[in-house]
Amino acid sequence: MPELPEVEVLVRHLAPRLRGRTIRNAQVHLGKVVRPNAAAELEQVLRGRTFGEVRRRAKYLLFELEPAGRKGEPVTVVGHLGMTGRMYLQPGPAPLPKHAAVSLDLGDARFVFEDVRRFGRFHLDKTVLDGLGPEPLTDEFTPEGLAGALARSRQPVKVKLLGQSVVAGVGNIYASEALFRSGISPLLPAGRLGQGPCTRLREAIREVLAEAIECGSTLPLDFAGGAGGLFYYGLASGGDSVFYQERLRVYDREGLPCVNCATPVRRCVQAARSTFYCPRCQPARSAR
DNA sequence: CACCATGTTCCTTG
DNA sequence: CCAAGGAACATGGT
Repeated sequence: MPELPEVEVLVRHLAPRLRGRTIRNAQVHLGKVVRPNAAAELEQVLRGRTFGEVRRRAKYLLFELEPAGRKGEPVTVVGHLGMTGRMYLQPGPAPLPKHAAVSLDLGDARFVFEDVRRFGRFHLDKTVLDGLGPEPLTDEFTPEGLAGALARSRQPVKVKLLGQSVVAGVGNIYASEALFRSGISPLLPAGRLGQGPCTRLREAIREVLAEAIECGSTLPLDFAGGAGGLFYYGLASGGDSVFYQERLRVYDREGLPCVNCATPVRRCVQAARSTFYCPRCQPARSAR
């Protein structure tokens, strides 16, 4: 369920529910997700700790945990949902889901991280945050900075955006959406974007992400339920799909008319990921 | 069986 | 050292 907006909405949901609660017991069910740290070690470090702030950086969730006793330092658990991860609180007696990766006993409730595809993470290694670019919704993300980061790259601009070093948190869906809104071809070499297009692209990235967060925040969420597909095409149900269709203008619309000019939307593959774009609204020669 | 899927990391090559 | 390309990871849906 990732991409920055989904993670942001999840963090806002979890932060007030976790703050101040103590971990009575921690269990790692899928050792792979804790990576550099042994499962037993993580379980031991977490036991007895109390949740402090829960924050987001790019698509990562950061859980600050106060030490159990008076001695010891706070630690930060770095979580990532990968492609299919979910995190939520469930009533204590509820059964663990089939693909539970980590569960934390909080007394009258349980924090669960489940992940069918096991691409997600839950560990103490903060080095994964090292190469990340600026947060797109802060003032650190400037038009000039974006232009500078794209300059001298011959990689297609869409591939460059997915790299996380130019700007953090833009995933496959919103990369296509932002390029569409700014009228820039995803195939264009990044270094060929002038300051004008970079400024438009920055605005579009911020708009697309902010709208998605807004959308998610205004809907009742049920992270403990079965179908938490709030943000995803084909998974949205009932009233959700109305929001969804209005928000995504090109993603997964291959062959359907462009919402601006009715030209059929095209799909191509870049860096082994699907890209969607309108060949007319996003001309390959949009250098200026 | 084939192909597709919201993401990151590691390895190779230039 | 860096940029870029591709495979790998693992499972489920259509």
